[in-house]
Amino acid sequence: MFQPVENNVSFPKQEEAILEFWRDNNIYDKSLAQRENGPKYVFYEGPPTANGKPHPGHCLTRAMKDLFPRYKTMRGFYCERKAGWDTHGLPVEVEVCKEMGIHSKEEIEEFGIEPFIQKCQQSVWQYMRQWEQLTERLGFWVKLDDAYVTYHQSYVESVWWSLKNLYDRGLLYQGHKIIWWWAQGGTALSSGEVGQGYKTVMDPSIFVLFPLVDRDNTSLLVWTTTPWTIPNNQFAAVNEDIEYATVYDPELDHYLIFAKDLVEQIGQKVKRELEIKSTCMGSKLVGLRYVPPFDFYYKKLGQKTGQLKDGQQQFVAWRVTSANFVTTESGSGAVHEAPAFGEVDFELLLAEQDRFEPGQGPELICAVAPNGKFTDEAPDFAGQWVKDADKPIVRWLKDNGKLFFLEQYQHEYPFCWRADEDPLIQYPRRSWFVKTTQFKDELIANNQKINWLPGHIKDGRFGNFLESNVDWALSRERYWGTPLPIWVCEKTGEKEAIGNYDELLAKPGITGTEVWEKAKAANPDLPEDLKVHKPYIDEVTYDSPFASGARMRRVTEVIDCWYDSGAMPFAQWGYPQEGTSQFESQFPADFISEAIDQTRGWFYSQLAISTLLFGKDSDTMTCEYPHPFRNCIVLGLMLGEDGQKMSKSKRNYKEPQEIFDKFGADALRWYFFANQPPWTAIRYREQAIKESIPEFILRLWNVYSFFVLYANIDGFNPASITSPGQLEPAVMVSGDGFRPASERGELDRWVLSELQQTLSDVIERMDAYDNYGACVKITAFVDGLSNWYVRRSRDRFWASDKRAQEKLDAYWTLYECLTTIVKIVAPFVPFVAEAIWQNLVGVFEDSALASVHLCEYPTPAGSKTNAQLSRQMSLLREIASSGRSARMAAKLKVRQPLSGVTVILNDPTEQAWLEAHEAILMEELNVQSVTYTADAGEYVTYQIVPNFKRLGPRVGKLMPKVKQAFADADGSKILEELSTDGKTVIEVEDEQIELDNEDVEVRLQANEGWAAAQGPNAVVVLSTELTPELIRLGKSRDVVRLVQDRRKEMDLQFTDRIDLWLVTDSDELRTAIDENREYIMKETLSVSLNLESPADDIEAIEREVGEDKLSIFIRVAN
RNA sequence: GGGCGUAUAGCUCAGUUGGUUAGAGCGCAUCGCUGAUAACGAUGAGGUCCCAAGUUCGAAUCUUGGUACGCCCA
Repeated sequence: MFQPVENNVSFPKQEEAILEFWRDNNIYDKSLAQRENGPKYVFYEGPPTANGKPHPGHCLTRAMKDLFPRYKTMRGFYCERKAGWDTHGLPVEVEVCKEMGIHSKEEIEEFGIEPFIQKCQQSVWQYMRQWEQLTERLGFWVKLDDAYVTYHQSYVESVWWSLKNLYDRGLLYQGHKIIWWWAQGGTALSSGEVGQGYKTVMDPSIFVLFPLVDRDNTSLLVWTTTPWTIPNNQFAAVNEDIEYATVYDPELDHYLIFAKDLVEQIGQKVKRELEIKSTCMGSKLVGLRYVPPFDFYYKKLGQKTGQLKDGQQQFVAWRVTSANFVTTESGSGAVHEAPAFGEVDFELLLAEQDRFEPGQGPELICAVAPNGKFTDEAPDFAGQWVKDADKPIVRWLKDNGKLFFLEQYQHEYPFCWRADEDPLIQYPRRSWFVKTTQFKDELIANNQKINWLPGHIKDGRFGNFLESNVDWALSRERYWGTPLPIWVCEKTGEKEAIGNYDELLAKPGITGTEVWEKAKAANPDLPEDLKVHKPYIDEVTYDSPFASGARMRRVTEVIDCWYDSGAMPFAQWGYPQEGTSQFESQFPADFISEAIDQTRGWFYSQLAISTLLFGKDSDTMTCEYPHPFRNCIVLGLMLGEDGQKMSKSKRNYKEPQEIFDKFGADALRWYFFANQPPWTAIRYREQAIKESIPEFILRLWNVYSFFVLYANIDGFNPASITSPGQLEPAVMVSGDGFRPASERGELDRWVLSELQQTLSDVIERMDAYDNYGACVKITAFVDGLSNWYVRRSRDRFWASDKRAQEKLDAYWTLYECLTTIVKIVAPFVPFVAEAIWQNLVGVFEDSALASVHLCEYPTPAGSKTNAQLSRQMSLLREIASSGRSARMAAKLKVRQPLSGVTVILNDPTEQAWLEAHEAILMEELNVQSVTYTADAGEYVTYQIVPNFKRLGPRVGKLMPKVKQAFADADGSKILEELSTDGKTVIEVEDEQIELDNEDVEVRLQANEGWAAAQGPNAVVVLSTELTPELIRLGKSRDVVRLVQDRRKEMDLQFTDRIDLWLVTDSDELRTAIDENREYIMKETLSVSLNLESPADDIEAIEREVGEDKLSIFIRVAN
């Protein structure tokens, strides 16, 4: 006996119970343990940050991260899944600041770094419980209690080890970086923060004269929108490929050089004719020297030269250079360059420096202090806030005849997101870099070996990003992060990197560790891990090996938290201090998956660190490509209900918990997996999630509950199977009443064939990481199982002989289908699969596997697939469908029997098979006969159409004419020839084209005047003539339906036998009933049928059959 | 401004290497079933495949240009 299936199953409730079962029985651990000797399948968890609530987007990534490991585990692989948490970084600091109502670094330092760090460490876990709950509730199997945490000492030390490695190999260096700087607050802003603060403002746009040194009375006309940067001018940039003009300005009596395309436009601005004297390409201007408007630096360095790498001497600055970012869309086609205050300008400086011998090129000049005010290096403006200096600088230019033209222009400019009156400026800061550019080719080569899904990521977004690789700006002037493990000699400035805490403690003359010890003593709850963080680690100093008496002090910076997460492949194990064997066996990963925003985040940081550390030149281990991951599914962005970005304030999405409570995790998972390829943007719509229940989960469930219902009635019990284990088809042989599929009926063989085909399709799709394709196959199978197999098999389940072999066949077939399909869907919808499995194997007690997730994925048995049968059945279903269509068109309801249908097949190959199965069609279409005819000119017109795919390449340009010739030809005649000779010839433009059967496709067109319908392969014609007998038979079916209705109203058991009275005044109806008494009694389980009113007092109900009234009396028979 | 992606039915989305009748689900309409019933089934209506040009015998599919939207970066 199976557990009866409740009528109203609550999937969410059922899921909760299953979670409990998994927990109590350690199913996840067992699923791992039994695969321990299997081949490894390595999965990396990209660590989320638990300092914010999880949202629906995280459900998608977590569902995806669960699917493939579960699948691979069932396929026999050993797949450990270690959870992880990303804990460092600015977002955490910002969260804590918000809580405390502070904002600037000054305020943090006032509050104290020590308590601040402690708050950060606590804040990280604020939402951890919610994250863990979501993870578990979604059915994401991952080892939460063994998670790696980026602030843990062992993790930090792993990161240090890698940084020391890079430093010792000369791959970690200090340089400048231009960042968006909030001068008033003294801090850099992250790009996200900058993006929040854009406002539309008016700024001056000025055209300035840069007099050329070697050309008399001639100036380059240079454009800028930030006058305050002009005192820091170092270059002027033109585009080599733009044409420039030398024009004469009569008013100034002076020659100007700027882009030729802009001559008219600029002439209009100054309202005078500028006459072009000569033109040249920008490349001819490169190298010309000019005199900058201000001489703060020029007076010292204007004549300084340096040695180029090619041996020549060149002036270090105030030259025309070329830059391809210069355009003629605005300005003059010549741009003022102040490398200190613009990222592209700075890159231009780096490019210039690179042309010179080391130390010979231009230095960065910067006359602005971090507070945003001019320094004494620009004495005219010293102490002025740069933005306030715009006006006096423009006035000075004007007074000194350097200003050609001034206008205001409107543009977007970033302001501080917290102090929205404060404009940000681009500003150079000292920063630490990882020399990734040195490994650009290796990065690209490594990327080529990674299997990206979708494929365009490889050479698209990710590949492009690698092509334009710049050195990784690693350091952050912040507090809560992995401290950069570099100590500097206070006297000489010599540096060294430290690889772990013990190495530090072993240094001579070590002091400062007591600061941590005191803090710990005062507050024993402090996690030990904090001792490797600021401020404690900063207190630790030691004797300098570079100068006697000097001390080594740590640099103040922490590192980019992306480096933390990118170091995860080794740092999760604490490698190399510990976990060597784990690391080596779990590197590289077979599979990772995150959303597309990780392209420049975790995908890159992992690839970069891994390539630098484990690439060809490394002195640690080396590893064949691809690493650190082989397959990566890049998920699309998740959108809210309205198709917009999800936003808390707009409330355009439902909390995941609400979805779990209403519809369950399976519904959400199936929606993610089955509705679209995972890399498209996914709309998170409650309605769509809800729909996955009737579309798939409930449909599967209904088949299962149908099975249980009847199996219990008939006492079907598979318990006779010896050693059921995981119930592979092979063990079912021992079951009571089991006979091999080959001996069963066609329908059984058909559904088992479809099952095997589905299985091998799903395996093929899943091995290609195509979950969507797999789900399409699964859905189609479950639909066929429910709407064809079960429906067509009902008779057998209802048959009264419980031991009839055909009935047992049906049970064994459906049992095999169900036990197999739940294994197939287990990785997708683990809960409902488990629920079904447990009941289906419940009869075995302990001799079957307790959980479907401990089973192996079924192995496809090719011998059971039968392509021919599959084709035949599909043709049969098509004919049934066309027949119904014809009935609809003729307005003849299915309950009304008809005398027959005539079927005309395009291709008669399967006719014999179909004839053997006419009973099915008779029942489906409620007709008394099915006839096939080949000679059906009466009903249909034969159309022949060329097989374009085949003929196209052969006849080429003649194709349209061939098509026409086909249309003009007599279809039936050509078919005749083809069927007798196997070939025919048509003539097109004097060419004889020989055709064989393959070159021609036949289409049947139903003729007008018949109740007919056509499908791709057949036409079905109804005989619509109704005899009185047929009409009466139709009425008897109406009667059956009314009786069944009444039975249900009376809440009868569906095995209850009844006595039935049917009373009517209509002779016609009475005759109909009397004629079909046996049929009515059989269908309604009546032991007696009377046409007179009962003697006993039995409640009657009045119904109508057509026009006639009918009274129905029912009594349960004993 | 640059890179990448997307655009197909009222809605959400599929559409394999170019092949002439472009599919599914939901919704809608009509009908059916009423012993699988928070159901279910059938049938149908609904499409200038974003626009334009090109390549081709043939384009939703390839190329170019444009438009709109999204993401990333400036």
